[in-house]
Amino acid sequence: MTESPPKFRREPAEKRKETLIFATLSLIAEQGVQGATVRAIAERAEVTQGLIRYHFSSKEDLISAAYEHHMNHMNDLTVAPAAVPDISCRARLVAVIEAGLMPPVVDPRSVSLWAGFINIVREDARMHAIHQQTYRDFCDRLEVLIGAALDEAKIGTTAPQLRRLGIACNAVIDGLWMEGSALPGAFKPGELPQIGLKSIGAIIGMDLETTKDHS
Amino acid sequence: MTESPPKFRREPAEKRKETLIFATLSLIAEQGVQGATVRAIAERAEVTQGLIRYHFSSKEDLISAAYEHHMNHMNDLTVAPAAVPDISCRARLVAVIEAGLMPPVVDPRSVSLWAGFINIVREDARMHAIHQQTYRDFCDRLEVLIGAALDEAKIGTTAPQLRRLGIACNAVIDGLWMEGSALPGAFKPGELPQIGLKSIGAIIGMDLETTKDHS
DNA sequence: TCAGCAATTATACAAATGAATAAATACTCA
DNA sequence: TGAGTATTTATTCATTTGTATAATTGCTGA
Repeated sequence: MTESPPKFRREPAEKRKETLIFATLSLIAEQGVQGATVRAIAERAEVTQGLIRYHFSSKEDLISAAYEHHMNHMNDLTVAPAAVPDISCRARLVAVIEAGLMPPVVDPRSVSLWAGFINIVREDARMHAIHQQTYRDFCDRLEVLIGAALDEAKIGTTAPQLRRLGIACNAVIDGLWMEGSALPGAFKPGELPQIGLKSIGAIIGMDLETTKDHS
Repeated sequence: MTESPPKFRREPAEKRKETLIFATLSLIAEQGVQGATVRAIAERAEVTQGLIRYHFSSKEDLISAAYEHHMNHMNDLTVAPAAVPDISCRARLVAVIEAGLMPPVVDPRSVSLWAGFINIVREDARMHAIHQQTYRDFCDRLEVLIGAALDEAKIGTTAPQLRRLGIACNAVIDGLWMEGSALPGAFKPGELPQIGLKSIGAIIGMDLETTKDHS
């Protein structure tokens, strides 16, 4: 009696869900939402399509979960650099700007994912809430960082001024991120962070390029 | 004999094509590419779906034509403001920045259209070419405008510097455009152009806000 | 005015898609 | 070790979608 190999493996629900989410994200990144059909997702996750319905109540549910996962991931990537202890506020600001303008945040896949989700976001209330929240969070965090860095350098600002600075700096990061991700190869490595630091430095009136030694 | 009213109107090919293109663009703007099915397009254009195939060899052909139309339109909207005769280079630069940060360029529909097309652009060679060309054109034009404005103000720059300024200013415009379009209502009217002028002014080291009288 | 043609409608079709249900099978624990 | 169950596969179904073709019909020019 030759015992035949198992025809499939059982995985814990969380792991399977994650696999399906990764498959979804990679497909949207590569081919847009159009390419993310239940069959294509199942194939990439190396399962059969029925399994999707078992773990997610609908395709929309899976897409929504994938979106949330992606947003949290992006959030982590931009928050982490500022979480280093014992550095100046200026250094924190520099770290966040640099992180947002380098891989893996800058990546052709990122723009595709962003674009792919945008149109779904508007129609799904839950995704819309995630979207707005994530954006607000990043904007606020940037504003606080700028305020702290300016304060540290004894540069005074008013609240409305600070708000405008936050919006402008966020725009620089977003814009450069978009250019860099949509046109890979158009920029030399390190060029994007350099331009970002110089520009944002000019906007907030503070040199961000010189590496300073702190005692 | 009561003569029944005509069941449809015959239109010249160019007019019908334009109608179909407008229907396509409005659908993509509202619902994303997913919503732009041949049936939905036909319904919005108030024709039957067969007509689409008569005027365009395929749906892809229609989408491509719609994309080209849209890009040309956006191009016109941003070029026009600079085409005013007898004004300074600085004024031209200001005009382009302001136009790019106000309706109708800033518009919730714009982002949806942009996002909707991005994923198609990558797969279609013709659309990819249109995309890259349009982007390059805008970037170059901005660089030339900045160079001329700086030159006019007797501020010297090197070519690589100018390139970086062009990239940075383009990023500011793109980023603010995205924020303003994606979050309508988050900004007061005129706030976006104001922030844009102040920021770009700071980046290139030249005041763009003060209204100057030229003799 | 009416013949001929281009523009439009009407209908049909095959492929793909999301969803639903039934059947099979791997793992667990008593 | 074996019965029970959660997980996975297999199969089916109703819709939607792009495309194709045949059947009308509005318009123009002789």
